[in-house]
Amino acid sequence: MTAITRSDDVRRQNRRVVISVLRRHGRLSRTDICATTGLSASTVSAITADLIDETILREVRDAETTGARRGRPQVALGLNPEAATVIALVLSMNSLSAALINYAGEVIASVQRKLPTLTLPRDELVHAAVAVTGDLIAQSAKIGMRVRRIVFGVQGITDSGSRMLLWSPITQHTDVGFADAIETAFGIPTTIENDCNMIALALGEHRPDRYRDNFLAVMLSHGIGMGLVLKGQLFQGTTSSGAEFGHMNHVPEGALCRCGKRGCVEAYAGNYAIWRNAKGLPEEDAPAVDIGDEEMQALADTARDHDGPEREAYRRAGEALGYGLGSLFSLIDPAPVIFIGQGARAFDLIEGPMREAMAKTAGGQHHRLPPFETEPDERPLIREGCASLALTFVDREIFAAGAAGAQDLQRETA
Amino acid sequence: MTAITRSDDVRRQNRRVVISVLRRHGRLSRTDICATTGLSASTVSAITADLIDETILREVRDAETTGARRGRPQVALGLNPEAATVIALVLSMNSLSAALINYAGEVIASVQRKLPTLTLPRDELVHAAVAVTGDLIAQSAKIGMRVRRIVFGVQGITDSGSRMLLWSPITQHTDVGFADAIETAFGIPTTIENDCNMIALALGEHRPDRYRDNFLAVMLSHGIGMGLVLKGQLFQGTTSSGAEFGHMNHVPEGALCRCGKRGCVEAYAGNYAIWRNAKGLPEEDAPAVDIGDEEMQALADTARDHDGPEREAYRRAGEALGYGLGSLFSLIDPAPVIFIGQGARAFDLIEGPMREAMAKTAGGQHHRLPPFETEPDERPLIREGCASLALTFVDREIFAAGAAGAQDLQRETA
DNA sequence: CTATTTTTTTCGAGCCTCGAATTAAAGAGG
DNA sequence: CCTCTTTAATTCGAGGCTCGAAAAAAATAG
Repeated sequence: MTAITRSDDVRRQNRRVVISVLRRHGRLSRTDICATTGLSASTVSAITADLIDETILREVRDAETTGARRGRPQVALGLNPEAATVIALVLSMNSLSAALINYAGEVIASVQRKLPTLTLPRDELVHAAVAVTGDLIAQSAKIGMRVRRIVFGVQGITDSGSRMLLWSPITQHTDVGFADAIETAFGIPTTIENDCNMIALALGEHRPDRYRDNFLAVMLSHGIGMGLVLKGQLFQGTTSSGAEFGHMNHVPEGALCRCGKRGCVEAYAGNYAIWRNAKGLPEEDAPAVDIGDEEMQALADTARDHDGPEREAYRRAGEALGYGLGSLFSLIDPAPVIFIGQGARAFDLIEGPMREAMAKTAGGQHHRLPPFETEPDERPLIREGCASLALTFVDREIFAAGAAGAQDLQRETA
Repeated sequence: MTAITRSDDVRRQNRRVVISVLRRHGRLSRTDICATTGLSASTVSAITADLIDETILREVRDAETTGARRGRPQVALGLNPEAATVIALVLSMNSLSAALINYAGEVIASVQRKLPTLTLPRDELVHAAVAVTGDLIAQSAKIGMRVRRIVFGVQGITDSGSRMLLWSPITQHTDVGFADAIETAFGIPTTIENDCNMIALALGEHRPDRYRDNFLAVMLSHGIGMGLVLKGQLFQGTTSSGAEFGHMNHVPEGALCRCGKRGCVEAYAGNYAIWRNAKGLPEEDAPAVDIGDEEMQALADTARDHDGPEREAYRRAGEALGYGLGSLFSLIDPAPVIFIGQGARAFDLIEGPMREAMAKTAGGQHHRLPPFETEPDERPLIREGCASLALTFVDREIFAAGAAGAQDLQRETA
C-alpha cells in the first residue's frame, strides 16, 4: 500500500536532501545547496538554521573561502563531525575488527582481534563481537559522543531483515543472532550485512563515476561472493541477503561444492576448487577447509610460468565465472564488474578464459563492457561500506526526522 | 539525487493513494477510505470532492447499500468508468489484437487481425499497429471518451525506456520503434512492454493472495520467457526489459539455441528444442521456425503413452528448467512460480524432472515452495496486464496530478 | 566614505493536513 | 408522528511547510 504523506513529511524529506548533498559534496554554502537541490533560499535558510541548532551541521569558516569576489561572501556549511559516532564491525576468518567513526566518516578509534572463528563456540563468538563493540562505545562516551548506529559486515548469508547470520563459511554455527545480541546489550540499532554488499556500497561512494547505478563487485577468495547494485539500489534476496552468484549452477552434476551441491560456479572458481584441480584431485573430493594466501600465490606463479594442471585450473575457474556472469547478464543486462579479494591477484590467469566463456553466452552479447578492474584488498572496502551504511542510516532515520520526529521513531520501534 | 518535496506534492501523493485504494477495492465509502489509508476525514472529504468535480470519481447509490444500520448511511464512491479510456495492444505470432478499455477496466471494444508477422516488412508491421490503434481511438471518440494511454505488449526484448522492440522471435526486424510511431501519430503516451512482464502484472492484480510481492511467471512456448516481480516491483533489466531467463546457460557448449548461442535453457525447454530432441535430430540443428500446437500436443500424448525419445525430450526440458530456476533462486531466493502458455499443458511431463534438477542446485534448498501452478492460455493475461499498466499510469501520472499538475506534466514532456 | 554586488534572513501569501465542531441522514422508540 | 440516538460527511480554524519579494548583512570597487 502506498503510504500517505503528511505535512511534516515534507520537512523531513527536505532535511534529508540537505543532509545528503552535504554528505556527498563535503561542504557547500547555502547558495550552493539551493542550486544543487532546487530548494528556495528561504527554505534552505530555515532548514540549515534548524540543523545548526541541533548541532548536526556547522559553519566552516576557514581563511581560503573563495578569494576576491565582490559581494557578501558565502559561508560554507558542513556536517559536524561531532554530531554522532557509528561503529563498523567486520568479522572475517579468524579475525574481528571494529572501528569507531565520527559523523564526518573519519575513523577515530579501532580495535583488531584474532580469534579462531571456525572452532569458537556460538556464545563466545557472539560475546567477542559484543565485547569489542562495548570497548568502542566506552571510548566514544569518553569523548562525549553518542554511538547512534552499528553495522556488522560478515562473509556469509544474512536474513533479509539483517538480524542474523544464517550461514557463513567462517563458522559452523547457523542462524547466529548477532544483531539482536548487540542491540539488546547496548540499546543501539544494529544490523548485520553481507560483506560483498558492503563492498558494493563502498565502491558506489568512492567511485561514483564508474560504480553508480549498475555494477557488480565479485569477491574471489575461498568462496565466491557478489555485491550487486541495480538502479542505484543494493540488490538483495527476498528472504536472505541474496545474490549468491557463487552458487549458480555451472555444470549439471559437476564438481562438489562447499555447499554440498554439485556444479556450482564456486566449485570451479573458489580457491579450494582451483587448488583441487591444480593438484589433480578428483572433483568429488571434499573442499579443503582453508588454503593460505601464499599457497595460492605459488599456484598462480606456477601457472604463469608454464602450461600444466595449475594453468588449466585457472582456466576452468575463468570459464565458470564467464558462464556465470553470462547467465547473470541474461537476467540483468551487462554492467561494469570489479573483482575483489585475494583471488583477484591471479586475474591475469582468469580473464582470458572468462571472456571467452562469456562470449559463448547470450548475456552481454550486445553491449560493450568497460574493462574489468581488480582490487585485491577487500578489508578496507568492507569497513568503509559498513561505515557508509551506518552513517546513511543516521542521516535518514534519525537526523532527518528532527527532534519531534525522533520521538515518533522511538515509538515506532517500541 | 533524492528529489525534494514541495507543498503540492503532498496533495498529489494523497490523491494518488485515494485513487489507488479505490482501484484495488472497487468501491468504498469516504469512511472506508479514511480507515484504509489513514487520512483524516476532512482530508478525504476534500480530496474526493475535487475528484468528483473532475469526474474521476462518482458516487454509486444503489439500493443495497448496507442494509439496516443505524445512523446516516455511507455512500459508496467508485472510479468513474467514463473518466477516460486506454488501449491495450497485443502483438503475437501472426496476430495483432487490441482492446479499448474504460477507466473501470472493462473492455468496451476490441479488434483482432491476422497478419504474417514473420514476413511483413518493417513499415507495414508498424503501420498495422498504428491503424488498429486509430480504429479504437475513433470508436472511443464516438462515445465521447478520450484515450489517455496506450500499452503495447509483445513477445521479445524491449528497451528499458519502453520505446522500441529491440528483438523479437515474431519478426526479423530489430529495434522497431512502435511506441514513438504510435505516439507521434495520435499524441497519446505509449509504451511497449514485454509480454511476460504484463502477465506478471495481471497475476499480481488478479490473485494478490498468492502473487504479490515475489513471484515468477514463466512462459513455456516456442521460446522461454519470464516475468519477475520482486518486492512488489516488476523486475527489469538495466538497458532492456530484461530477465531473459530462457537464455541463462544450462550446458556449456550445449544445444544450439534460437539466439545463436549454445546451451541456453531455451535450447532444451522451448517447443523447438523438445521437438528437436523428440525427433532425434542433432542438437546443433537449426531450430524449427514454428511448430503447431497440435503437433506439440501429439508429442506430449506420445510421451505420456510410453517411454521413448518423446518422454526423454520432456525430461530434458524439465531438467533445464530446474537447473535454471535453481540458479535464479540462488540469486533472488525462491518464490512462487506459475507456468504460462501452451507448453504448460505438458507440465505433468516436466514437473518431476524439474523438481529433481532443482534439488541438485543450491537455490531453493532451504525453503519450501508452494505447489507450481499452470495457466495454458496466456493471451487474456497479457491483455489484462497491459490494461492494468495503462490504467495505473492514468491514475498516477495524470489524475493524481490534477488540473494544475496536468499542465506541469505537459510542459515536462514537451 | 559611498555605491555596488552577492549572500542570507525575514515576512506574508498560499497550500495542505488535522482535530473539533457542525450539519446531514438515517433508524429506534414512545 | 415526532423526538432521540447514531453514524457519515462537511466546515472551520490552527499549525506546518515552501516560495517569492523585500530587507538586512557583509564584502569589494572606486
